[in-house]
Amino acid sequence: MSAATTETRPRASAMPPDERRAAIVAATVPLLLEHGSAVSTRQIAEAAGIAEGTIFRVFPDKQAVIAASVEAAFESTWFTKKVELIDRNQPMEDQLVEATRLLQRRFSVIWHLLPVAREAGVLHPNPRGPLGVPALTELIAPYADQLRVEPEIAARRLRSLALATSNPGFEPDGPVPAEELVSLLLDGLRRPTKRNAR
Amino acid sequence: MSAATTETRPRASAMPPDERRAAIVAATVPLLLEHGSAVSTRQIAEAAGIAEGTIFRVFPDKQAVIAASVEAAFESTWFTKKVELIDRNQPMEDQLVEATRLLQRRFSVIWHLLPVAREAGVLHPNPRGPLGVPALTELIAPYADQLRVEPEIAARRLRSLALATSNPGFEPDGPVPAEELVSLLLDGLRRPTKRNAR
Amino acid sequence: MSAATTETRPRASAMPPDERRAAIVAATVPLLLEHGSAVSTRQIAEAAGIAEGTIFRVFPDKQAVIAASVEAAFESTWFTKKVELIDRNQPMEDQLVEATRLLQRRFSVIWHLLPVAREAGVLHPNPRGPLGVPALTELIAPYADQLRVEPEIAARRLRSLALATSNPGFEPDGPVPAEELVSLLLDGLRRPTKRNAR
Amino acid sequence: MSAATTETRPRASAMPPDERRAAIVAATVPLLLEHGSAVSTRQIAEAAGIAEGTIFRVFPDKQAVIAASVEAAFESTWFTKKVELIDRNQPMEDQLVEATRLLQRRFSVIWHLLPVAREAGVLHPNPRGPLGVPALTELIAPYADQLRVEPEIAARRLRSLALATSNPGFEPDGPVPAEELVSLLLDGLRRPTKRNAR
DNA sequence: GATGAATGAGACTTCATTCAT
DNA sequence: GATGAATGAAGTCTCATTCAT
Repeated sequence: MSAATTETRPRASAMPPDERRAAIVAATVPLLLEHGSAVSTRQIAEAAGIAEGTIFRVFPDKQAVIAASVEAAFESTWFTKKVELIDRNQPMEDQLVEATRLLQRRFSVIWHLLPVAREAGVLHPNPRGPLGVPALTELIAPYADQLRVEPEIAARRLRSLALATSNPGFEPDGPVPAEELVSLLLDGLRRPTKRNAR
Repeated sequence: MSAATTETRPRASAMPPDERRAAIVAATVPLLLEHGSAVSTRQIAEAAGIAEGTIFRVFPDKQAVIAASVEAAFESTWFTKKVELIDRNQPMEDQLVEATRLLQRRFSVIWHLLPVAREAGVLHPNPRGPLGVPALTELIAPYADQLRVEPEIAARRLRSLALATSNPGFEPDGPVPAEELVSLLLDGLRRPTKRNAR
Repeated sequence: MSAATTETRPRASAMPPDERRAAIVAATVPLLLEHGSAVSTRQIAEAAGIAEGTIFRVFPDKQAVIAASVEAAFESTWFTKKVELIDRNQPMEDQLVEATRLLQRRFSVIWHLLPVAREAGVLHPNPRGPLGVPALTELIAPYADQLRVEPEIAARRLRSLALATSNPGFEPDGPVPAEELVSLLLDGLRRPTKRNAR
Repeated sequence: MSAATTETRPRASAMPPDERRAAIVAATVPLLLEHGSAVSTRQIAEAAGIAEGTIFRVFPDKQAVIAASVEAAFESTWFTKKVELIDRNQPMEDQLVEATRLLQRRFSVIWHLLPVAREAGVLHPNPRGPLGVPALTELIAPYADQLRVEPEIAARRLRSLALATSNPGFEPDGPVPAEELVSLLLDGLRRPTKRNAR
């Protein structure tokens, strides 16, 4: 905190620009979660173990660092891979529950970055079906005939439910159980009557 | 545009502190929507048509201005009143659709303020049922026997659905129609089969 | 501390300007001792139980308030009166000891105000013999033939000794006993030898 | 004169933090003498020929700058060295006169800084014998048997005399001659009588 | 005559960015 | 290529002073 400390950092080894960029992004993402877009470049430099000036050799300005970091955090590669690993031999419900849990984990990160993304002007690199909708759609597709909407719509609704219920500000009792969300998604909250008993 | 211009502002009429506070809050809310908690006090003063120093006569610091503004924006009075005006002679579905539209309108504002609220430490003084949940619960209560969960839970799920689908970042095609959300809430997305036909 | 408190002060009764000035000065002196010339007019107004604006009805600006307060604090009336009350039937040494104690009490106040006086430009309204020198001179005068310097010089030396040894910053063990100072003043620190035994 | 002028300053040469700190301190001391602790950081920066921001790279805040400057000004190295150079073959009186002159020179600076030190919380890290008392004690020690008090006490009394009589506010006729102070210190102001003639 | 809300200059401090080493 | 000292604009907040009530 004190500006008076002056320990000399061991000179960081030279790095190709792409690697350096990646290292900076990796250090920035957690800081964005903690401080929003108000991170200072000094904090970033410290977290990355480099000098402030080094940031500007590979990024034109701070906004570019944030944009790259947000984009990296939004990258759905991780989520896509995880969804692909879900055992397709289970009943649809169970597959969806697993997917929902993955969504919830993911959204606890994304939640903080959405406004940051907005400020940094990173709005939706791929506007259609971002953030894992394709992977979910593919998971749901085999059961399309059991649903009364397109699989992609179902995927988006599930994602929305997971998103909304992952916000700690709105669900202070902790995240809503995934099973409950899937049940709501598929069957709603209406009590089955004789006329529509299952 | 130049910071060197020094036109003297016409002296603002004196105001009791409470009114002044309210005026500042009124000017601040839209700025929060646009800039998040990064609004500068200069912007606030300009928007309120007063001198920067005047802000600090009625608020101890900027954080207090933001906190008051967020709290004002979260105030559910407006929403509560509107919900009470919903015609209770309609079928439950129609009442819920109207309520959902109100929620969606409301959330397009709240959406941007949630992270701001977090930074300002205004996290939900009454964690149970904030932001209109009581009004919704009361609307749903008469139909409790038609639902398989408590009315309050149903209210919270509806609110979550409305919240998630009100985020322009996630639904680039525009808001999801309220009818669709109510249908999802009550009956889910599963296609009715012979066994559970209605 | 918070600027948000808004209790209305009972309107202070009207006062002739001279009285008002005196009241403000009385409230200011202790604040000067605590904060130096960095007192704020708000502090002064609060201490005097009046509004800030009222200060400027009887003083042209803050510096004038400080100047008047310093001058009031330097006023040696109190000291002069006390010195006049010293019993002249005692031996000179004892009279000087009493006067020294008065000086020491006085200087613990003056010490803080000297630099304030400088900043406020109140340098020595009566440059010759300020701060009690006349009273001391008069006390010493009857014994002029016992001294090898003019009574006024002796008075000034005594005052200097009292001043220097009243500074808590320099004498952390507490003030030097008045007897010791008088002994130093009269006889010095040299050990009497046979040749100059008394 | 106008605050709107924005001439770019030639970039100051880079400096290791310790040197920069020293440079800032060197520029600050005279400003403290002139303005007390009310110096502004802008004045300091201008006097040091650097940007205001540069100050805060090496000091956490303004108070730290003042504390360091006061401490530097109180450093008795200079005085100690000068005292050591006094020719010990002279009579004690002459040695003391030389030392007194050094003290007087020194105190014309210290006098203004004492209250500043107080505000900055730099009150004498080593309360016993600060500010040259050790050097004076050593000077006096060889003549201990000629004095009726410990050498350290004599040293402190001499320092006090020099301090008090160095204050321009109290001695408007200029500093009291060092010879006079030494004479007072050793022999007092009492006229020698037959009984105690020398 | 007194009030206290309003002012706006200016204080201290932080920060993104530049650039000599 | 990396460093980190230096910059100066901009931010938050304080303050002496003015003035309508």
